[in-house]
Amino acid sequence: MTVTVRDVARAAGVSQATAARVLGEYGYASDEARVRVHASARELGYTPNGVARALVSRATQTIGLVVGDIENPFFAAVARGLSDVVERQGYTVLLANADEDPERERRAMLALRSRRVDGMVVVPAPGAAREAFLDGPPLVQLDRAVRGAATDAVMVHNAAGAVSAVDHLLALGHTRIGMVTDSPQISSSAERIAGYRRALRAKGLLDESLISVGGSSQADGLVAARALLDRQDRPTAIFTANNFMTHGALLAARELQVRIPRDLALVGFDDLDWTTLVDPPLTVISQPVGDLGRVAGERLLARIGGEDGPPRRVRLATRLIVRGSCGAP
Amino acid sequence: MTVTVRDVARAAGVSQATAARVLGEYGYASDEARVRVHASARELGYTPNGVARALVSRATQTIGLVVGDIENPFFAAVARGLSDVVERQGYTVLLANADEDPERERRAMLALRSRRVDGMVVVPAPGAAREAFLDGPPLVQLDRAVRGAATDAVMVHNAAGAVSAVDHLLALGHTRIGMVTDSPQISSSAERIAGYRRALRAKGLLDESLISVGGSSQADGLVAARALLDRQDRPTAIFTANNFMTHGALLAARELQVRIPRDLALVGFDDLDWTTLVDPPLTVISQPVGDLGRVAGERLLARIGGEDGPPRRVRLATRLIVRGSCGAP
DNA sequence: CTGTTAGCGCGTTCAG
DNA sequence: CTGAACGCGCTAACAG
Repeated sequence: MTVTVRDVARAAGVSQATAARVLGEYGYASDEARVRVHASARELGYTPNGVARALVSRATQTIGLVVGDIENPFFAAVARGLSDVVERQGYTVLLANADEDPERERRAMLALRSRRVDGMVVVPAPGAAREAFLDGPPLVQLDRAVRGAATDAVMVHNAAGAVSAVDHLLALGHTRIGMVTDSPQISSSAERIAGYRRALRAKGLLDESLISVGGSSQADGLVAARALLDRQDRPTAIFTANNFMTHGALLAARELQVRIPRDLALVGFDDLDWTTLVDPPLTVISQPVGDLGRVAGERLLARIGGEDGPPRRVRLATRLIVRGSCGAP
Repeated sequence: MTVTVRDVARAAGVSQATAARVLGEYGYASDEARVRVHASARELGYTPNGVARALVSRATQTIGLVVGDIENPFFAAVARGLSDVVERQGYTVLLANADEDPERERRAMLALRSRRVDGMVVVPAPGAAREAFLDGPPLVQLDRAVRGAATDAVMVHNAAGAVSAVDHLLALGHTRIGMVTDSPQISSSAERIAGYRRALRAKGLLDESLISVGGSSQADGLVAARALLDRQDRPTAIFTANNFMTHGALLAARELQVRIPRDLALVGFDDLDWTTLVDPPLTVISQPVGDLGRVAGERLLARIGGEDGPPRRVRLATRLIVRGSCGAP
């Protein structure tokens, strides 16, 4: 049913090798042979068999992407950025969701590896074992990096971003600033927590009981935020470590009838479509999410292209966007 | 560098065929051979080569997904649903963004086809040619269907959904109801427009000038909504055909200082995370987005499994969720 | 139950 | 510039 190089070769009256040369665009071929091969290829409806090609060339022109959950807008934007960069070079991306679970992640990476992806970018799940990152095709970690996994990695300046969030709140006169975060097993979250601590300690205002740790979902964010807001001495401001926590905090505030910004100032990490749609619009630490994916793609392509040398870590800058959730801008 | 079946066979002291049989889990093998092969496989760190396997078995265990833009939450949810269903059967999904452009879509489908995906689900771009859907591996269209492309398709009851939206507005006493939609070249949009027309015509209230057509982005939604709201005789209610249009309408209303629900009632097609976060929360026609992906995956797997018969079209139900954007609920 | 022998479709020497 | 011949890693008969 599928038409092969041999088929078009026969139809064009040349050898299989010659046909392969013109179809694969390598090696010599007379102009005459060239046109005849192309003609019969079109006529027969030839589609190159990437599988066979991959088997011999040892390159699938495919790169794997392992994220927590593609429904998370953060991961979706990463996927888009990555996809844009690699598709331009003829690559396609194989997607896998790991649900922030190390075991599922391990299996996903195995599946991709056995499909012989030319490289992969993964957003490590909390608690991922570094062994998983040791061998295999070129790999770049994104957003987070597991200790001891010496691969390329692209992340944002998490600590600095957190510091700028807290400093903003400090400048506004807040002295009781809480934080809602997911697991510090996630390196980016750990760094954001570290930044939060550093900024507060510098003013002698650090209170560990104001850090509320939850899981990696919206519902977890709600629970963690509620724990912080549902107490007598609740903070007058909170910093949420990612979009789920921000969403959860908004829900908790509504539930407890805590008004933003009057009763509570809020700055969230990561910007989203709807942050300008809510009232008040949210002040956030915005991160270049698409760029994370794009840069990861570029690093990966460089490695696939043979770039050598020690693991490279690249950090992208975040930016404080002041809107209304900490008072009139 | 990579270890092959032959390598483990040698190490285990059996023939390549025997090793292949136990590793591939097919055919006979004595328990003794079995354990020895597994032992040396683990020892050498054998990873099956899916490419070679695919070449001979003519199955890549891979399915392609072509969407407009994975950053659109609608497509992301579809991807997730699809991925969940097919991964359970050992498949992985190859992702491609077509940006609602028929030409990019065509190229994406070609790329997937040449990678020999076992099947693909595609959300056809507006203006896609039916020829693109004729041959190739099993294909299911999702959300929309191109005329004359006789493939399986899974969609929602678009017209009925639109009717229930308009009826809701009608019941509230509105007589000038506008619509903001993207291109009617998209079959789901066309159906939603048809539903809108039908409901209004039944009451003798149809006014074609109240239909504002835009493109497939948020910015387009803003422009189209603005056109409708920025006129003397603006409608007292609008129905937005998808999440981008809804977002755009909200922006336009704010820009023109049109207050919801006081000055304008709004019901949008498709529910989103943030619709309960805005004030007022949005009344919407919710569609089972994850199910669209899941059902598409099931249909595809059935076809891949050899299911025969004429193209099947399945329609999923939508649901009106009344919140606050048409007045107190 | 096991080993031998063929390919799957294509890229790649190496003589002509 | 072209064709013959081999092999990528694996599955699939088919004898033993």
